[in-house]
Amino acid sequence: MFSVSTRWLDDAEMTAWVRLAAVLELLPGVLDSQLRRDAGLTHYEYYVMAMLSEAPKRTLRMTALAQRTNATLPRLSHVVKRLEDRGIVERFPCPEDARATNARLTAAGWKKIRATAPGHVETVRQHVVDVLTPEQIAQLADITGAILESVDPEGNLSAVYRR
Amino acid sequence: MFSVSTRWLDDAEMTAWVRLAAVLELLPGVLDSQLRRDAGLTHYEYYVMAMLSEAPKRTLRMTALAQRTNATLPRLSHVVKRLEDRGIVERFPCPEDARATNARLTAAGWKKIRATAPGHVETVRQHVVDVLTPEQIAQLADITGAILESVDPEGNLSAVYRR
DNA sequence: GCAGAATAGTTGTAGCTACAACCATGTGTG
DNA sequence: CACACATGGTTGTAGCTACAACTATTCTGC
Repeated sequence: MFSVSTRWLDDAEMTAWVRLAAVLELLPGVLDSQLRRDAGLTHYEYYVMAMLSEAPKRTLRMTALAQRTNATLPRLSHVVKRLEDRGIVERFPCPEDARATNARLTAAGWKKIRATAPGHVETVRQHVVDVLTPEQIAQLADITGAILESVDPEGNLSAVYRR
Repeated sequence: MFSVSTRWLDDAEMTAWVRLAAVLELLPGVLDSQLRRDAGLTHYEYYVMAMLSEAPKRTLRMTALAQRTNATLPRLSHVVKRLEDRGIVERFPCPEDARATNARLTAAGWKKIRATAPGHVETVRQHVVDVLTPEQIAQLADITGAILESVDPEGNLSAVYRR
């Protein structure tokens, strides 16, 4: 905090950081627009659906879902309520723990994400995967892995990205 | 859109993408918290100040500032109004074009960003730069450069990241 | 077996962003 | 030189997220 001298970034570091910051700023918007336009979904809503679709019985407890999607519980609660109103997910009390609520992808929700996924993957290809060489794909996995270790030390999202 | 078969991601591609998505999700929050806690600033507000501080006379037209910070004009207008209320920037009509408005960093704003920058750089070091090797820094610059070419084809942000 | 703490969720509210509507100035064309 | 159109910016509003407050179960120690 009160360090005498700041270790400023050198040219190479600055270039990498500024570009990463630009990606951080632009890429989410691109993904969001595509999903909103083609499916009427937020990127976050899509992620909620994706996490549910991969879970056993397409069901997860709210807490687990919040962790996997890196959201606070209030945020998830609001989002799930809206998805419920649209018939995409349904909520029911957890049999094992009366405090808990389960969220389950409905048949309509499952159908919707199956219809939406190809376009989303195509967008990811177009802007990320297909503009990189196989070596760069591997490098990117290592680099983001290192960043995640420092940004997510408790491994809250590790269930998602550790493969 | 109606492609017969989707080109799904293979394992290596999926790993890289999922991790990048996690970084996209987590890193902005980390940067935002540090700035909010230590300086009472949004990451976006910080970026507005940073762009102004690097401009000649610490002054930019609203449109130029919006482009450099990748914001819509309405968003910038609201943010600048709040920064103006806090004495961090000031607005005045552009002499050359009566339609335009200039935003200038005040002395207090300049002082504030100089005080804030070291902590911000330290955070960037801690979570990005210092967890990577010099080779990885170079790789990251290339990778993000390639992504930006596809995500920002008109080069709206290129004034910022092209170095 | 019961008081206190921890856990799981929901609801209310304030603040920020996107979108649309709007006003004012500048530019081009006949 | 007048009209249409483009450009630069502000304001209003709806929707989403963060934070705080609250309720309802479950666990823990004595």
